[in-house]
Amino acid sequence: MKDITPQQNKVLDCIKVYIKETGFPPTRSDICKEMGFKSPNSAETHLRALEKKGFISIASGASRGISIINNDIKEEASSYDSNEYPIVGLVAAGSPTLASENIEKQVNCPSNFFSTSFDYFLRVKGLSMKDAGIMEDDLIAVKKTHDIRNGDIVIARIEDEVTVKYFRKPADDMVILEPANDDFNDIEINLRNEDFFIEGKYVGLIREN
Amino acid sequence: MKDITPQQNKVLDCIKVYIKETGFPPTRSDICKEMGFKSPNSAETHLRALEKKGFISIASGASRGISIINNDIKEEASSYDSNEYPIVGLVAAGSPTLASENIEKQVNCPSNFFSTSFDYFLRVKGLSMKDAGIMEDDLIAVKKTHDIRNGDIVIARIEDEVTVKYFRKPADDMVILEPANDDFNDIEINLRNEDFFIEGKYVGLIREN
DNA sequence: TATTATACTGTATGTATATTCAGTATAATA
DNA sequence: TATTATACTGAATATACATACAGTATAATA
Repeated sequence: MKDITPQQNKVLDCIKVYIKETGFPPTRSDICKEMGFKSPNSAETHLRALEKKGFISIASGASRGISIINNDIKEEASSYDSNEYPIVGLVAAGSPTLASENIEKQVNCPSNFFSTSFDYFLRVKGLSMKDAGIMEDDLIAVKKTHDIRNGDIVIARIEDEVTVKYFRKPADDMVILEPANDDFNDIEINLRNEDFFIEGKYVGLIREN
Repeated sequence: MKDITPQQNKVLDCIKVYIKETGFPPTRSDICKEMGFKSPNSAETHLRALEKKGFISIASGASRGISIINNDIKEEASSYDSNEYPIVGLVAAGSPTLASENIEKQVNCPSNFFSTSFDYFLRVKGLSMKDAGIMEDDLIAVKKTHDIRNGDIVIARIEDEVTVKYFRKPADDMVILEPANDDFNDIEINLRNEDFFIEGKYVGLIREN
């Protein structure tokens, strides 16, 4: 990335501000108004310079076809890299986990919040994982994956019930789900008889008090 | 906000996806391509319906003048409202909590992440609050305050040691700090003899696995 | 010294785009 | 039953917009 000139930086800023305020990029004419230019070509040449230097991209032929290219590592990694993640509440039996009727609300969270990426939050019911520090109403960050190892905490579905437990697979056709609470018993699943599905893996936890 | 129809929802989604992918909103014609419409007026009427129902705003006369209106309270308050919060690690005896030598790193977190605002994260050492679901190496969100009630979990400093415990004040000159783990004993503090200071209150927790 | 990049004004133009008008059809509401 | 909302096709048009071309001027390179 080449160096930006002060004037080009002003134009770039003015584009960013315009997008933030209106929700869509400016036209050449809009930039002229903001910057005090009297010719649309003043904006045009600045845009071409910014494109050449890699700060923006310009969609050919399209009106308002300017988009900001974000190369700033710091910025990319944090400030503007927040995403909405759904909180999945009580999962209705038989319905897909992320069906809209199960989504309690969406929360804003940096996508790199946990070292492992994740797909959604699950609100914990019950105390079967108490000794692992997972309490009722905690939010578990779940990564949708089938790459599970012995000892991982998994979010699994047995028949129509969703549960959070330690995972262990002592044989090819058998899975044991172990709670972290002496008041609960291990769940043994015979993969040949029972409908068993791994929704994902526990990668993090959030609790609000 | 009135109810959105399934078809209008599809159009709204398609606009959001377009913006996410290109950086600028679609034209009527673009929406037609995405949705399979054959007349630009199909897009137009959907846009007007979405505008009427408060999901988007349309800038008159401007090309691509669509902007998404975000009525989701959580999102509005947070999207760009992320802040850096320090993680306080091992607190050196006698030094101020937030002194730079104690700061492990800074993490990016929306400032309204927990319902209560907070000032920093503290990395938990030991298992004295295990039964409250607070485990070793968890990050506790701490709000600097002296407004503490019986039963709150506090971050307190006794002489030169920082500890996290349940707070109870049975008399004016006495404070009892209770662990949430049978292996630990209550700590009784005589406020007349001992150097006791409340750093803040526990308002939330984050764990990474 | 010639060349290139920056930083503009001013005019012109094809087309990209919003937007209106005229229809057709179905389902929901009053 | 009349009315309104939804969900489209199809055509027409004024204008919003990108973009090229012709200049002027200054400062920085090669």
